[in-house]
Amino acid sequence: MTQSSPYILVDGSSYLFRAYHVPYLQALSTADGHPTGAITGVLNMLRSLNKDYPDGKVIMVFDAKGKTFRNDLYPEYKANRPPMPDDLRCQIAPLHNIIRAMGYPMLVIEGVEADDVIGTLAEQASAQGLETVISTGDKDMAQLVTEHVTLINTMTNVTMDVDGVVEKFGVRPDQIIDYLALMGDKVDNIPGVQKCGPKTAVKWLTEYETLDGVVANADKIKGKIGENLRAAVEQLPLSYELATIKTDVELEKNLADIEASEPDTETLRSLYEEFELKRLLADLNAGSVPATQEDAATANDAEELTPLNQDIPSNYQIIYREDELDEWIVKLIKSGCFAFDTETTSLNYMQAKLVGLSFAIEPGEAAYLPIGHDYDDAPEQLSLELVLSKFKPLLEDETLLKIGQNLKYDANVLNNYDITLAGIGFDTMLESYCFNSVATRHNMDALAEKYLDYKTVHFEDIAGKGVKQMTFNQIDIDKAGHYAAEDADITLRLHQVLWPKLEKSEKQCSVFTDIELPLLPVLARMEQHGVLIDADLLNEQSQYIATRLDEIEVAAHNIAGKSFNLSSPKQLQTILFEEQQIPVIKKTPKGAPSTAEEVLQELALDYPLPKLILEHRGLAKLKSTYTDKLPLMIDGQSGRVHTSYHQAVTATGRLSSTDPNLQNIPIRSEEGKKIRQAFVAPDNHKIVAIDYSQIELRIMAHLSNDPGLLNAFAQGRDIHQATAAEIFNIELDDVTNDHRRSAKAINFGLIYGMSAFGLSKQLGIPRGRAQDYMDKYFERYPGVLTYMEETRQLANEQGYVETLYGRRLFLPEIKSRNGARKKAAERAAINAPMQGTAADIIKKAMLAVDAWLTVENDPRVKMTMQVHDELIFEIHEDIVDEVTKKLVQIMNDAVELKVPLIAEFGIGDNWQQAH
DNA sequence: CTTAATGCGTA
DNA sequence: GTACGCATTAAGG
Repeated sequence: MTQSSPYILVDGSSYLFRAYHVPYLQALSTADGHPTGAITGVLNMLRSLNKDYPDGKVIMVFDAKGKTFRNDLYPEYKANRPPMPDDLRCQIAPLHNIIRAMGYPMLVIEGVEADDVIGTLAEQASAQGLETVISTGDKDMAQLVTEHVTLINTMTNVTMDVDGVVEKFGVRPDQIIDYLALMGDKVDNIPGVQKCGPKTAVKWLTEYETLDGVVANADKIKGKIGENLRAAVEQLPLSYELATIKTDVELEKNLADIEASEPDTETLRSLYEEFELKRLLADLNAGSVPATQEDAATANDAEELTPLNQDIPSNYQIIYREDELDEWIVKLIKSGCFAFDTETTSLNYMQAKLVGLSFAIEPGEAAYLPIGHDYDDAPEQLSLELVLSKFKPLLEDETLLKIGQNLKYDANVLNNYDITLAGIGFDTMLESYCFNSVATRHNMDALAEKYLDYKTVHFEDIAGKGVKQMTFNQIDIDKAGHYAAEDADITLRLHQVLWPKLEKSEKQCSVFTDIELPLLPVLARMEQHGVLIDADLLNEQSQYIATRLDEIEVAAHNIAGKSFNLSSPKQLQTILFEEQQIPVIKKTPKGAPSTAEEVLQELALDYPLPKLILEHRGLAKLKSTYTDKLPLMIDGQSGRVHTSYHQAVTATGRLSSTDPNLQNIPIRSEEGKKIRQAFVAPDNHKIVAIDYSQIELRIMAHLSNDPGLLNAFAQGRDIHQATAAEIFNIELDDVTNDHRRSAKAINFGLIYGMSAFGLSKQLGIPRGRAQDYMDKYFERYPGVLTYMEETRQLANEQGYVETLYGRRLFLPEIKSRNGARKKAAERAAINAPMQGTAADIIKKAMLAVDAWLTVENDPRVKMTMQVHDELIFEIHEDIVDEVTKKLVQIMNDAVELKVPLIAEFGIGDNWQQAH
């Protein structure tokens, strides 16, 4: 945020042309046929700009009719341009009228172009040291960028400062005119050097700085292109002049005298009515709501989006007849790429029955194909068999791209009908996640609100909620049809907004294209295959725990002298701290005496009751979460447990797992291990678990480039032992278990962005000692310290950090004035590149493993689970050794780091043994 | 019936 | 001190 409000100079003409060419805006017109797409586009852009810069002083600038000084310089200027189409021309006057009625100052100066007026105003602002933002879709304006002048393309929300210009064009803003002159411009008919494109222009300017420099050295340039340059020398000054935006246009008013006026709501209302601008009319009637500071803050994270998709008529069709279906199938095939969605009876993909399909090929052009609505007097629908037989080829066609929202679900459902979804082209959930993993939840309703400013029909709106909620097959087809068609429609529109955003960043795009999207079918296969659970073993364990819990309860009640609920912290407080008069060690944030684990641990040394409570808590949790629950989650059909892996949940890029969560199965306690024993291999198979050893520390070594750390890993040392030797300044062989434990705590702590305070607590040592350890660590591994400081700084500067592969994690709290929150965000900034890179790596490994499995096509090997740094397989015992060896190799070679990547394996009859 | 707070399982 | 999901209780409607 700049201190005084910036001037926002809007290149209205460039937006007008761009909006006119946006396909889905071209459909817009009033009922009597007056086109309004370009008007809508420009006004939407303006609305978004206002939201981004609530304090900005907006000045609208348009080209005037007729010739300009450039035509005097060069009669051929823009001679190749076709005349303005009538359906655009007729939108100009209404747009001007609306903008005037809105109260914006508007400049239309004859004899010069909008660019020149903007250049002049920007120059005036800069002279006064005022900030200026130029809103334009025209890249030529890059020549105006300075320390005080930035560009924003409000249609794509890309901003550009001096560094941005260098990044985008490869030359500085002050070289842009030279750059444009060299290249010339076909559309504007500006001559340049034949065959000189951006690459050549940048090359020359990098070497010779300016156009004059290039011309002076023209003799040195070899080949045909050198000849072309020499042939153009005469012309180049003219090209330069034509490409130069004026900054000294004579204006009637000075910048300071240009002021906005009050909106003329009556005129606006009549104009909005005349041109049927319903959304603006609604805004007007609601009283315009100023954008909040919070909105502005998120907008500045360079991730807020421009809703251009509003006010689009939607034409939703419900397909009942075979000829209608055939027509749609032709349309879908011709489209080459369509949005699609399934409607089913359940969120559980194993149990879900298909109720209908929906598609969209253009925004607003969508259809719903009902097949399984079975309420009383439901209209007759096409049969499932007919529909699937016609759709199977389309859905399995690699070359026919599908756009979906969470396509993994649809793929899983279709799999139940023997359809293997292929041509998974885009998934809007993953697009949103790769673009910004923390901005919203990535469900369709949230995305539509955020990115399209559109409120969708929610499932609850048509199905009801709570126990009375209907399943989709019970819902009235008309209602269901609108909902379903909208789903496909909105998915398509979201894709049209999100994809261009994602494409702006090559790295983010690559995370989507090379990691997340290909991982989708891999996860789908793992989910479908499921894991085998020994229910009898778990039930047995449940019984045992139940008995033990009863014993504990009786004992606890005896000590307390009364009956109470052991799992109620509140009742426990009363018993422990009031009735038993046990001293209060720690209080909860709200001031109540804490009964947290660590408190009870300490009290357990002196009192019997806390010890019982601890055991009770542990066992009760184990029983309810795992031993009772897991057997209930076995699918009746497959006899296995099918989790859901969520690909768009975590901020860092990890997967998460639910229903059940297979990523938090106990491992440490004895009782916990029993649960892993229940994850068994099928007959004649083994469970193989392969996990990455110290992956996050290895990544820290890679990212920090610290020689000591790199060396320790290169030599295959026990990293905690090596660290201990360094910190305590002793020989490797003299490292005791205690030393190693301390070093391990430091190593882990560093990954979490820990402070000396945290370390002291972890190790139970004084703060000063902890600080000494850390100082010593950083002294021995200075690269790590530098890396941490740089990461922190980077996070502060750009508001996000990146993984090795370009996954981006935004940290909105990094700008918080609340010290604690800011600190927490900084710790997250330290952790995210390491945790996130580890997530990227195992995802890449899963892709490599899956690729190999696909080639082998051997049903005796299945990848069944992922637990962050570990992959679990079921492998037939005949081939288990060789396959495991191969899998370890694939995981080791999944990526190349500056340190070796080591995967370790275990083989057993169950998951516990395999560890 | 939903939500927040607490506690605890994993990497 | 990072990142999650789930069970439970208690409070709000």
